[in-house]
Amino acid sequence: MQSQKFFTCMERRVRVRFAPSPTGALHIGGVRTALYNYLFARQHGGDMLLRIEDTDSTRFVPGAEEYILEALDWLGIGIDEGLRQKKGTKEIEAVGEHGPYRQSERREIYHQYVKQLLDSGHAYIAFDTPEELEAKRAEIPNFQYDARTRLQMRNSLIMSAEEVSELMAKGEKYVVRFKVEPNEDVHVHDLIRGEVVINSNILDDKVLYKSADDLPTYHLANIVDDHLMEISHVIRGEEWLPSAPLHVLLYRAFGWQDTMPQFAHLPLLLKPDGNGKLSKRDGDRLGFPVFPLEFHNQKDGTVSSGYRESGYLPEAVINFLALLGWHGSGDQEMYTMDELIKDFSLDRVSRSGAKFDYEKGKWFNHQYLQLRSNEELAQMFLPVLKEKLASVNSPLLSTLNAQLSTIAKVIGLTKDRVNFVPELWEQTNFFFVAPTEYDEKSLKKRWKEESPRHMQELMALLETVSEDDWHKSYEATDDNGNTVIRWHLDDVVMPWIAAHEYGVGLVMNAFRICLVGAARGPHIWEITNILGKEETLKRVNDALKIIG
RNA sequence: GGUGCUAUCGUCUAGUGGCCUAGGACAACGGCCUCUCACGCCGUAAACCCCGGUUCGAGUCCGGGUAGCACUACCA
Repeated sequence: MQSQKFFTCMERRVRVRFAPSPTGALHIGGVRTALYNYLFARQHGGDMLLRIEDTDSTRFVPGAEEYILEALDWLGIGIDEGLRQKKGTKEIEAVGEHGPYRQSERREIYHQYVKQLLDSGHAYIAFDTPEELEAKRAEIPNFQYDARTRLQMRNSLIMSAEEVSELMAKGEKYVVRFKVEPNEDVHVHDLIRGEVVINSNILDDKVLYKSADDLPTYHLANIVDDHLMEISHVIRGEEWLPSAPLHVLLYRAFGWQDTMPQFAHLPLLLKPDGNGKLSKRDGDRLGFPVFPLEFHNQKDGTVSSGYRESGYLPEAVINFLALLGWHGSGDQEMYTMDELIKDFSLDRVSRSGAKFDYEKGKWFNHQYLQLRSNEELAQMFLPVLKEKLASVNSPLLSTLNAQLSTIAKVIGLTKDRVNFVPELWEQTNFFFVAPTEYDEKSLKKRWKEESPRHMQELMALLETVSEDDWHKSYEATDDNGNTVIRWHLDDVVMPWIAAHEYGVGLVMNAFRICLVGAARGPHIWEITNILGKEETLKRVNDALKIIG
């Protein structure tokens, strides 16, 4: 067992976390990070935590937290500890012994650790205002607040204790900065990239805490929480790799190096065209969602499209995302969540960024759509259908719920040609609404001079078929010995065509145009079967009047 | 500018020194099936960033270039 082997070498329970900021909709790259964390946790029988990192009060967006939890729930990424949706509801619950799980609710906890760092001399208080820092940066190219410059700044390193407490008593805003010791090679062992070494000279004295809003910054809160929550592995995006040495230094300053989590930095999701990180704008520009669910941003009033609303199935999104930057142990491409959990391994995560290939996502959705039952798809299609029928004032609208089995049947005939549920409309509309226009291209190619006469004769012939026989079909064997469905109408129409030497293609395509309005769609007898005798004959009649 | 990471078909990737005449999937193209459009099936085209080195042998190891990306905030 892989998990056993893992435990014997680590001797530590696997606990991972997904820790998003509630600054807007959850980006699809974030979803992948959450997924990999989840897969890793499940594979090792460990815990998946969800923590909200809301230490930047200015960037908070209402509804973002609910959005994140709903998105994970929709995708089937389960949360064991921390914040999650109460089963079957949208209500948020906090579970676990390590709470609170919102950083804004952990202020007192951080106070204690800020003090520890101050007391041990690993941090100091700085009074430089944002304006002063800006001026400094303008004045000195590549200015960095570090060992070389900190003694020229306004901080507790150069002030007396009285001076510092006086300023603080006056209510002057300050920050606490981490005191990075210069010229030390910091080693970070990354599970995906191996050993990464960075010299501490390039690190600046990062702000750990700001008195203005009485909150820590990401770096401090992250390390404290991961430690307190007993996180064993930090699996996060590659954008964090440059600050990983700082985090290592923080663990050391706290004296927590023995229980420091292992790091794994995931490659980034890149734009499909050109270069750079995938962004919200790319989705708008190229016409595909970059968010799991549609999001109405209450802060700036924007609406972003989502995978769910675009007709994606969650299992398709999961499968697609899983394979963007990771590959299985073999050539398998279709993976259920359980199979992913079994086969997942950090060893097989790529090191280079992956361009977001939307076309492949469509293909995955097509595959999973075929796996869903017609009845299920009918339920999903119903809202789309209602909207479409309402727009043409169809009398069918009122009886739609009663027609569910027919809708399912229609979907069964057409689902193999769509990638998304809403596309079903273009493939099935003629079942619900009789054509009023006839596709020009089809007419030019398939509607010949003799077609009206053929249709007249065909109508007369079909008129003789009983209502019962109209819908009859049976199994037959074709020339190659395969079992095929043969319709009663075949036995009526084919001999007639043969006797008059009209040509099967000519007659059938003209017939199809009358029923569908174009040269497309499923097998013709499947169509007549669903339309019924009366509607079929009516459509031919109407067509003759219009295109005659 | 500095630091780090990365580098195989258009895209996602397999490849851990000889199984590589570089494999799979998406997309593209062609064919088959067929009353149509699709689906499906079969097939075609398509890549080791460059230069050195190590080695009997390099896509694979090493060095140097080059390119791309990320980071460089009192944002995460």
